[in-house]
Amino acid sequence: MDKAILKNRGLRILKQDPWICIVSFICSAVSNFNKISQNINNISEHLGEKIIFNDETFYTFPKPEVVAETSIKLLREFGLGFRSKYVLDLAVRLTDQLFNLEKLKTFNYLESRSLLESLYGIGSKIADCVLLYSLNKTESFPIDRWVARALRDGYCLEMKNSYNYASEWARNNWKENAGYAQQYLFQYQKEVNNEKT
DNA sequence: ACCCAGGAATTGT
DNA sequence: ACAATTCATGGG
Repeated sequence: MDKAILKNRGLRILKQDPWICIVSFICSAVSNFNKISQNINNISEHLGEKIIFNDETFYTFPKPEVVAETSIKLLREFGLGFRSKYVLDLAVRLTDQLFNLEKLKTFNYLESRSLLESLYGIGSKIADCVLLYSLNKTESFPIDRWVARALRDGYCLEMKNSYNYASEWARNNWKENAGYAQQYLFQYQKEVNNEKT
């Protein structure tokens, strides 16, 4: 952690809109950055509203109600693949008010995570991302491949398949700043990897 | 053809 | 309840 902070001191944590955030991270499953942004751009360009600002064209991200009226087939054309069914299911739930993302901000970390994980296609990692990047839960510690490697190399923490053990360890160790710790470890590990290739 | 990418659901113990 | 297996997909 010392090395990680020295390299990138000043990292901040996004405070995204929960709906955009959760769709983005559903798209992130077994994917990569370029593809994820393509997915989000495709959804916006085809379903969002056009905005012209300084002669530049932008598109808003569509509300859940709009996405709920589409189809798995269309979302697949946007490149979401097997994640399409998860996004459509979520959009319908939000539209029918069977689930309220904003309300999760009022619950504590464990309650909020448990509710997120009840959604189709949302497991521990994506739930932690949504909690950290859009629901103000700074103790959340999302563990992806890179963070797992950082924990292994820097802290001899072999998590293997035990996501819960490692994430609880991180929350106990860094408390309400575990999210910031994750940011530093992730960024550091990515840079280590880039130097190797 | 092979490998990887910001995992989750399902199926065993 | 955990742990192992299957699912799933476009890009490099």
